[in-house]
Amino acid sequence: MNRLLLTIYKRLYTRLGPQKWWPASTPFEVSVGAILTQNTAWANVEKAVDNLRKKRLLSPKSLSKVQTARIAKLIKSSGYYNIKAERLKNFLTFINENFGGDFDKLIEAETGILRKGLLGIKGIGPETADSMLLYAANKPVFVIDAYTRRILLRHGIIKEDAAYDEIQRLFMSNLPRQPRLFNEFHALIVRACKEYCSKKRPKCRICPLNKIRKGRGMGEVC
DNA sequence: CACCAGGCAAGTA
DNA sequence: TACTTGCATGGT
Repeated sequence: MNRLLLTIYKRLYTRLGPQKWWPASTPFEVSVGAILTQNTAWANVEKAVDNLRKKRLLSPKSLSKVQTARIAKLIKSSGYYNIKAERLKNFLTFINENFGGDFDKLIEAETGILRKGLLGIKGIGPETADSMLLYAANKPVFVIDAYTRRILLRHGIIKEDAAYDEIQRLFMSNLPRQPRLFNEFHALIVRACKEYCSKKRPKCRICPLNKIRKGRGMGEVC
């Protein structure tokens, strides 16, 4: 195992290059996007974020003043808009109560404490919390999502029922803990899955990871 | 038309 | 603990 993940990373990076994640201009915008993209196509999230930007609502201070119903309207395109408006509100309350509304303070917080705090917010689960930690706060935390599971599963690296934390440990204990590496690696996994390893292509043979384990059986396709 | 998309919480047994 | 269901838009 040890070297396999790094090998996969190198292969993806060589073929696909840097992905420039997260596609947002501020850490707070990253966090908003992380909530809005839950089980939702990114294109739909962008429209919602653009609506918020037009109204100058991409800051904790401004967004805190807006009623939930109005937020819901603005983020309609991202789906689950009522529930997500509520989740954004919960997140804002967390920032206001714990960091006096100062997002820079949140970013400075210790990783473990911050992660627990985020997970305590209704509507923020492990993937959303870790996305914020890595892509907004630049902490060395690996994000596990459906794409990550799919790619590891197709290469026989994990089992169907592998838990989030289990998969996360796999990455975090077999790679140098560098935010920059985690950032790029996860983005590359998403890119590769979208482009080559979609659900409709359960055994693609053109993926950059084809025959990554250069041997019979597992890993010849993904 | 059906299916999918960078999840999560709440309900049931 | 282990399933199941609701949440909802927009692209393919």
